[in-house]
Amino acid sequence: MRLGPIDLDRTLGCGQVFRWRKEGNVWKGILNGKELQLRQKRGSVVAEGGTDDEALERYFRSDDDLDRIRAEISRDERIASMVANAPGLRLIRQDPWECAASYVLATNANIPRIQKMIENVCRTFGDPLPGGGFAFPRPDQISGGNEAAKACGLGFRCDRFVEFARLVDRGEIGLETLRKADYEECVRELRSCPGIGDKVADCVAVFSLDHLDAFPVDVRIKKAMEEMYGVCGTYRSVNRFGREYFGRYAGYAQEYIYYSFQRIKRV
DNA sequence: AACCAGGTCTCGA
DNA sequence: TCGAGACCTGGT
Repeated sequence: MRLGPIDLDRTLGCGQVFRWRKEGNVWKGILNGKELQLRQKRGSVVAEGGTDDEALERYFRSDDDLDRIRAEISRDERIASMVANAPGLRLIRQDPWECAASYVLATNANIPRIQKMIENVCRTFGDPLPGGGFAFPRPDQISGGNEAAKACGLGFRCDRFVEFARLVDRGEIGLETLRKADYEECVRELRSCPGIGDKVADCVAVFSLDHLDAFPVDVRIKKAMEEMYGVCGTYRSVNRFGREYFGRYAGYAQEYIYYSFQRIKRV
């Protein structure tokens, strides 16, 4: 199995996925409904658990030529230094449904709270797993659970979350088919779903549907883009600049910027 | 104790 | 198409 180059701490801890936890030097998570433990082994990863190598390679996008991508998005010294300072940071290929549902919950909340909401949802609706964890629930497990969802602390996201699950359950949106669509069509379709606007659509596109040219703009990226390039304004204007400036791997650029700004305190 | 968080929705101009 | 407000809740 070839998973390198990869840095587990950066890749799993940068905020693109919400369910992985680090205990000691072991990352614990769930992949394809199976509990899994990952350890950093130099530039690569050692896995324990019932998941096949093929699934791991797919999940960690081992088909991406990271060196090439890092070189290609290093359009100026500023982004180049961010790339240089975060070796092994990779995008992850998430499950589209889990990704979309998670980011519907991620609106206007901080990461610790997002993680809590998602765990509540998994405990409430998901299948219990042998190791004591819970799988991320399928749409049909959520679609009838309005009352149960209200006990998950989702706030105003609750109705959107359940409505979105129903939409997917009824087959009115085919997430997987959007993988083959172009970026514009992909985000247009996603945006027609309850709880999914510009930002979430871009996240789902880049984190789960292989649209690496998507460029999600959240408040942190918005600040970063203004500081780095003097770009501000509407979502569409910042998004368009990022896509044009960084090109086909704009999504990777976005993640390196997001990661680089995570610990910076504004003075 | 305020302020803010990987935004979306609605409405009016 | 754009800007302004409202919006649950809990971290920091």
